[in-house]
Amino acid sequence: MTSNQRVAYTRYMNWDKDAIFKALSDPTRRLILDELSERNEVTLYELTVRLIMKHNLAISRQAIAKHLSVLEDAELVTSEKKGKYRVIIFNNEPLKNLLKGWVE
Amino acid sequence: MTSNQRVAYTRYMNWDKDAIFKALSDPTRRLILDELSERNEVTLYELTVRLIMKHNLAISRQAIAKHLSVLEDAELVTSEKKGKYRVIIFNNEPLKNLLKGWVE
DNA sequence: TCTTCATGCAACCATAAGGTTACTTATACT
DNA sequence: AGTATAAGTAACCTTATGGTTGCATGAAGA
Repeated sequence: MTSNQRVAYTRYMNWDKDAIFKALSDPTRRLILDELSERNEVTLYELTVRLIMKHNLAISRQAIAKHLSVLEDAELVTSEKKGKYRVIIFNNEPLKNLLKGWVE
Repeated sequence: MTSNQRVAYTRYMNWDKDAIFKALSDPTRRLILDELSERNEVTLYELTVRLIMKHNLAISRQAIAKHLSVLEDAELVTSEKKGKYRVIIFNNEPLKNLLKGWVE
């Protein structure tokens, strides 16, 4: 993607607000976004370990995978298979202008 | 409330993010916020009429009242009884800084 | 190749959420 | 006072949601 294209993408893309707000409504998913916003890429395995150990979350890998698919539907997360691993990337584009009309 | 108190309130209040994101997750509630952000005060009756007529929503007054109580839990809405009517007021304070950490 | 490790997928379960209907209460108008 | 109007309350129904368990798949290392 060129710089120009990214500008267009950023400015004119129309996101699915339903999907975005739904994705944000769950505290575990917000925690996942917090984790992702702190690093570039994280594998599902790594993320699972972090959530369970660092954040004392009692949750299974499968449950986290489900949350990720909800986040992917909202395009807040991108994922890519790298060998054995699934690498997850945070995308905050959909969050820009999300509250426009209510705030500012 | 004095001007100084409002500053403190605005800057240091810690909102219940769970309640806020939950409140925002439903499209009908977001439509209600849209309506409210366009006027200062609206009665429940008036709001019901607007949602049904102007927005072609098939919904009962009771359902709307339920949505309002969710919005009140998130403190996105304040209400006040004025005689026969319930007057509803929008409060966007909880929305400020809501996405901080993810955007900007 | 054989095993291990990270993931994918499907069925199932309990509870939360959005909605309705029906009835009560309370203010306002005649 | 009597009636109409706006709102409050509660029981109930259906579906969405977050979670689990169990098993299949596919890449890596010994």
